[in-house]
Amino acid sequence: MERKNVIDIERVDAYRWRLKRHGAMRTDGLVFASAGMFESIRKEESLQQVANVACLPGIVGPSMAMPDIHWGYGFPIGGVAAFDMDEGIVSPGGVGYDINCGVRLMTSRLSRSELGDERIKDLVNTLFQNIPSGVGSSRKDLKLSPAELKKVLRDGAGWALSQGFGTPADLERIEEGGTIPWADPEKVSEKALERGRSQLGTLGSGNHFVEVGMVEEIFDTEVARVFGLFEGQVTVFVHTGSRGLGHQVCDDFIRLLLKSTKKYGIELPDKQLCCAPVESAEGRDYIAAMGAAANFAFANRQLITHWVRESFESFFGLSAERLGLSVLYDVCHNMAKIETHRFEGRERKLCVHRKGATRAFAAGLPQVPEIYRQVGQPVLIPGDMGRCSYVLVGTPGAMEETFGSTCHGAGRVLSRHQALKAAQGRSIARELESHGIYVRGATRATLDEEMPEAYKDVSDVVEVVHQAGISRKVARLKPLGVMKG
DNA sequence: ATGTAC
Repeated sequence: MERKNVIDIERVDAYRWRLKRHGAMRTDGLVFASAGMFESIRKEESLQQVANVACLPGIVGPSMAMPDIHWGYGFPIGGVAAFDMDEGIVSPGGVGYDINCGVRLMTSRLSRSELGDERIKDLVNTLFQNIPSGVGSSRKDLKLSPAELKKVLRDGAGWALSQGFGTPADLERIEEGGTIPWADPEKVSEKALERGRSQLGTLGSGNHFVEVGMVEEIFDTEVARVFGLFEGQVTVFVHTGSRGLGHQVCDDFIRLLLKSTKKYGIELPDKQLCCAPVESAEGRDYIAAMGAAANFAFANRQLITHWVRESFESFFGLSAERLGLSVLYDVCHNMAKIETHRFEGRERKLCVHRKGATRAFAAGLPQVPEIYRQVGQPVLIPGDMGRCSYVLVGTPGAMEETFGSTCHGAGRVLSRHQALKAAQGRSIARELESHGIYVRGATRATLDEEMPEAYKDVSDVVEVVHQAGISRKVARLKPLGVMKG
């Protein structure tokens, strides 16, 4: 007979739920959610995953989950966990298959009134022509030599710049400046390199997208001003990651770390949590390869930015200066990083895993670009294609409680399979068009799987992190036209 | 997320 662990849950306050340490757990679990959201979360497998992560060696602070939590490989998506450098581990399952999946937001000098309804369709179609999308998509015009690909893996968005794609101002507005310095392309397998070679500059599939939208409401005028946001402004979101290359890196290291888990005598409640000590040879190799895959993703978003700009310029017949498509910021959603945090009164160097979670550093920190340092790091939270998205800002609350982390999106409520079923006999594209949103997907199935009702309402998710003080609302954006991979 | 299992 299979028996599930009974998790002892305590409501801390309106937005926090503690999973009390028991059994093999080395620390508590902490879930950020409203009472309404927690009703469904408490029945999910993902809650057990929060408890499982708490069993890993060297965990510092609680095993955390953001309100967009849902089931993932080993670690929950929406999970945040920090580990001690000496006693702790690094785990590919704590990062996810799409290494440095992330989003970038561009702002423009265009206002909504300059973009008629009919033109949005044509604009999305133009983007579709210029940016390859879908599973296995590739760019015939950008097949890199093995040596050039290694430069991409070493320099990230910096490589894209060296090739004429973008400006120095872009780099400044990317997490880590668009280049993970500890990346080592030599730790990436031949198979991963081969998969990535023709995929740079492609969108991919699933929840990846390019979205033309507008700023609908400003909540914080001072921060919005620093971020360059104004009501009615046309914006562009780019959501993509490291494609087949990152997927292969994850696959390779799960295979390897399954062995090192045994080698280092680590006991796991779930094999999918396979890991290695942070400072072991295997752990270091994974971190170096993950960094290389992250750089591929940074370069990918930078190239797509370039083609978005080109598409806008040709479509509107306006100059780059007039369009003013500038990068507001670019965040990682799936990463593990070595960071120094103040914890229980002392500075500690930690390996912070964010899987479907966003770094949300507060004002004053050196990692926040100088242009934003007085207010804090921009936090970009895309919602589903039918509702809205948010720009938030990092807070001291996040530094104190979540190792400078917050949510990353809406979070699924329906599995892909369930969504396909729910979409039967309907046209998701037509339903969205009746709400004034033009969507075009690589396949019909993509739109069905990504239907708005497959996701939680991102406004509910954002409200939780705002009220809990681990980031603060700056603006809400509304989608106008979406290109789905 | 993903040459959606080699």
